[in-house]
Amino acid sequence: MKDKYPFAEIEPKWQAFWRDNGFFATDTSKVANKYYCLMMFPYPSAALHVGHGRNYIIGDAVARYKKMHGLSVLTPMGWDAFGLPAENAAIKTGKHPRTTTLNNIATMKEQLATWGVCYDWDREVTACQPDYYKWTQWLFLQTYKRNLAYRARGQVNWCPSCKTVLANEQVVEGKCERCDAEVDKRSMEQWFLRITDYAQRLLDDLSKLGGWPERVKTMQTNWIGRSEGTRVDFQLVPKQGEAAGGKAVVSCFTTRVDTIFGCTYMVLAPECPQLADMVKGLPQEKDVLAYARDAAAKPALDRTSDTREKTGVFTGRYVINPFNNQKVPLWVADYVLMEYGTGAVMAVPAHDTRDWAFAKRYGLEIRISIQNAEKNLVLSGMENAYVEDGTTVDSGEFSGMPNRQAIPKMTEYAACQGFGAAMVHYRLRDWLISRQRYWGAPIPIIYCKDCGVVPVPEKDLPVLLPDNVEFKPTGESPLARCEEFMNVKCPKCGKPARRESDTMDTFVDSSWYFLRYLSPHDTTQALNSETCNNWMPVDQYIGGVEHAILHLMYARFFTKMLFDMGLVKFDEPFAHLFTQGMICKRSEIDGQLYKMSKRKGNVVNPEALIRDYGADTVRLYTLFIGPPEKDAEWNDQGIEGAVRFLRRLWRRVYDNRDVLMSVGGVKCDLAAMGEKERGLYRKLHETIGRVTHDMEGDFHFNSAIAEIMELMNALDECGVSADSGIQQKAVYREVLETGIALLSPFAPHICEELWQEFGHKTSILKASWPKADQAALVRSSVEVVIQINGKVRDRMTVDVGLASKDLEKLAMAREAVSKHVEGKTVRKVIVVADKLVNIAVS
RNA sequence: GCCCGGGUGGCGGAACGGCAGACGCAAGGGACUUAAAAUCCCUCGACUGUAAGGUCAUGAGGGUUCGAUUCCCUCCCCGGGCACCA
Repeated sequence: MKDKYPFAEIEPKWQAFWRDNGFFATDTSKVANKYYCLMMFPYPSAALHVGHGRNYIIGDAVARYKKMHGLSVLTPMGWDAFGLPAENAAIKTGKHPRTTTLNNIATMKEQLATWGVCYDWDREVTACQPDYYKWTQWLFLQTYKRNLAYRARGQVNWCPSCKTVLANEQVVEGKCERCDAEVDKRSMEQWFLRITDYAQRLLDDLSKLGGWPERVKTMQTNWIGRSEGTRVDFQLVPKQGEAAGGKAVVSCFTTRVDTIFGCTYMVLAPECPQLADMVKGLPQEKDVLAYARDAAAKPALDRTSDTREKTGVFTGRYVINPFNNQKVPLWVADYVLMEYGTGAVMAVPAHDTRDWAFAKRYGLEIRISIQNAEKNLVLSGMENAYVEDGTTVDSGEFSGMPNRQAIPKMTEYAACQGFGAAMVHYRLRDWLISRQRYWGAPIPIIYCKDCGVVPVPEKDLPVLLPDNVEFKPTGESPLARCEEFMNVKCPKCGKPARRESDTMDTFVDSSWYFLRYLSPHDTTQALNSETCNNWMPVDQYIGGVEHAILHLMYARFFTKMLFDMGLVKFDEPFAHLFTQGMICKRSEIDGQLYKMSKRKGNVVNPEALIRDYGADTVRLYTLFIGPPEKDAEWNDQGIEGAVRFLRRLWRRVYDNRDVLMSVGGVKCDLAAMGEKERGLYRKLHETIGRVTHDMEGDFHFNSAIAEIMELMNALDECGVSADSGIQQKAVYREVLETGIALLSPFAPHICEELWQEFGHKTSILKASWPKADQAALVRSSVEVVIQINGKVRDRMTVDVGLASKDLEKLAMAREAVSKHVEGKTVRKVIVVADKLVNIAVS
C-alpha cells in the first residue's frame, strides 16, 4: 500500500479528521489575530465543475496558509439561494424551487468536501430560509424608515421573456443578462433604493480600497459615471399671440459651457414631459407629437446604436441663449436621452460631433466659438466638428481665453446672473429592487385603502413566502394570485388590506450575508454590531470579476447605510479583493475557447478526476494552471503533471523511509555540511523565501508551486542513501519535511499524511509556516556573468564580496574576453558586485 | 470614442532594469518490461556550423541605458468596462 500513492484512502480520512476536530470552526468572540477570509457565496444552480472549483480552492489555500501563520481564520460558506434559475427550472419540471435548491445545496456541499475545501459550516447561511430573509426584510424596512426606499412610477426595464423588470445593472447591451431577450421600456410602479444618494461616497471611498484591483475600481468609477458640468436655463420664447414675459425655461446640462456662443439650436428628448404643452396649438403639433411617440417607442437597442442616422423635427418654438440673448430654434430629436442630464441639450455643431451630424443633415447653422492653436479653423474647411481644446472666439466678453479656463468663469457668470449653476451628474440610477417573480424574499409592505403604504411591523416578520403558488410568470407577481398571502389586515387600522406582491431582487440578499456569518443563529437581530465591528472588514474577499459592479457596489452601499444607521463602525466591507479568472476550455464542437458551460460541451466534472487522480491533484493543477487572476485554459493532460509530482513526493518519503527515520532528532548544521547538502539546504531556504513572497503578494500559487517543484528536483539531484553522511541525510529529511509544509495549503491531504509519517502528532495546520534561515542563504562563492556590450560571453565563479576592481581584473584576464576585446577600444566597464561585469567596447 | 488589462517556444506560463524561456504539458530518442502501465535518463525557440561557437529572437517601430520582456513615446492586434453621456 505504501509504495503507491493511495489518495483514495487518505483523502476521506483527513477530510473527516479536519471536520471532526473542528479545525475550521472559529470562535468570533475572540478578536486577536482575526483573519476573515470570504468567498463569494454561490448560487446553488447544479453540480460544480472545475471552473467553479478554482474559487474555493484558492480560498481554501489562503485560509490554510493564514492558519499556519497562527491567525484565527474565519471561513464561512452559504448559499445565494433565491433567484430566477430555480424558478425557471421549476416552471419546466414542475418541481418546487425550494426542493431543487435544497437538493443542489446538498450536492454542492458534498462536492466541496471531496475537494478538501473546509468551512466553518456551523455558520452556513441560506438566503431562501426564513431565518435569513426575515432579516433581509428587516433591512428593507430600515431603508424605508430612512427614506432610502421609495415607490415610484417610472420607465423601467422589462424583460418580455422573464416577464419581470430588471435593474439597469442587469441590462447588457439592451438585452436581459439572463436570457438575452431584448428589453422593453415599461411604465410601472416599483420599489427603488436610493443608491444615488451615495454616489459621491461610493466614488470617493474607492480611494480607501488599496487592496482592490485597479480594474474593478475603474469599472465602478465608470459605472457611477460622474460628470461635472453646468446647468444653463434658456428662456422659452412665447408662442405667437401668447403673453410675453412668461417665465418658462428649458434647462440643459453641458460639460462644455465654453462653447455656448456657438450654440445654434437646442434639442429635447422625445420623452420630454413638457413637450406636449409646448407645441399645443402650433401647426407643428401633430407632426412633433407623432415623431416623439415613434422615437420613444423604439427599442433601446435601436435607439442607442451609434451608427444610426439621427432624426428629429423642429418644434416650432424658440429659446433664448442667455449668454448672448440670441434666439435659437428648439428641436426634438432621438439622440437626446431623457435619463441623462436634464433631457435637453444645447447644440453646438461646430464643436460636437453629434450636433455636427444633425446640423448637416437638417441644414442648421454652424458657428465656430473655439479656435485652434494655428488659428486657421474656418467653417468651409471643416469636415467634422472641432472637439479639441483651443481659444474662445466670438464669445462676447469671454473671447480670447483658453477654453478650459473659460468653463469655470462662464459657470460662475451664469450662477451670478441666475440662469445657471455648476452641476454634477451621475450616470448611476437608483436601484430598482422589485421583481415580479416568486422565488425571492417578499417585500414587507402592505397597501391599505385608508392608510396608504404601510410597512409590515417588525414584530410580524418574516413575511413568509407561501409554498402553494402557481409560479408560472404572467407579468404579475405569482404571489398576487395567492389569496391567503395577499389578504391581510392593515397593521394601522385593522381593515382589510393587500400585501405587496413583488419580491426583492436577489442582490439585496447578497448585499449583507457577510455580516450574518458573524451571528448566524441570532434570532433577535440581523447582525451583532460588536462582533461585526471586531471582525469586519473582510480581510480577503475572493470571487469572480463578473461581480465587479453589481454585487460589490450594492454591498458597499449597504455597508454605508448600516454605518449611517449607527449599526456598524466601518463603511467599507472588503479590505482586500481578489478576482480570480475563469477557467476556459476549447469546445469540442468548434475548437474555440469558452468558459465552461454545458451548452458549449466543454465542462470538466471534478468527480471523475478526483476518482482517478485524487483531490490534491485536482487542486494542485487548478492552482498551477496559471496566474489566478487571469483566465486560464484547462488542459486535460496538464493534470498528469500534477499527479506525477505528488507520486514522486510520496515515493521520496517511502523509498527513503528508513534513512529518514534514522535522522529523526538530528539537526541540520551548516558547519558540518558538505558542499552538496549545503547547496540543497540553501535552495530550501531560498524556496521558503520565494514561496512566502508569492503568497504574500498577489497569491501567485502557480509560481509558488513551481518553486516547490524546483526544490524537489534539487532534492533528487542531491539524492540520499543509507551510505550518505549524517548531514546529507538530515538535510534531505529537512527539505522533504519543510517542502511538505510549504505545499500543504495547496495539496493538504497528502501533506497531512506525510507530515504524520514524519512522526508529528498534530495536524500540519498547527505547524507554523517555515521561516527562511538567513545563515543558510550565505554563499561563499558566486557565479559572475561577463558581458561584452550587454551580451553574455563568459562566466566565472568567484569569492563572494569581491571588490569591483578585482572583478574587473579577473574578467579582463579571461580568454573569451580578450577574444572579443582584441583590436577594440574599451569604453566603459560596469561591475555589479557578485553579479556581472559588462565591458562596453567599440 | 474614452478608460483599464494583455501580446514571450508547439502549448500553459517564469523572469527586484542584469544569463530570456524557470516550472509543467506535449513531442522525439533511449533504459527497464514478454507486453502495457508506471518509473528513470537524454533532446527540445529559430537559423547557421562537423564542432567549439556564431547570428536572430519577448506584437511593430523609435527612445533612455553599459545593459530593456521590464522604463518612456508612437503604432498594430487581442480581451474587458463604459458609451448618441451632451
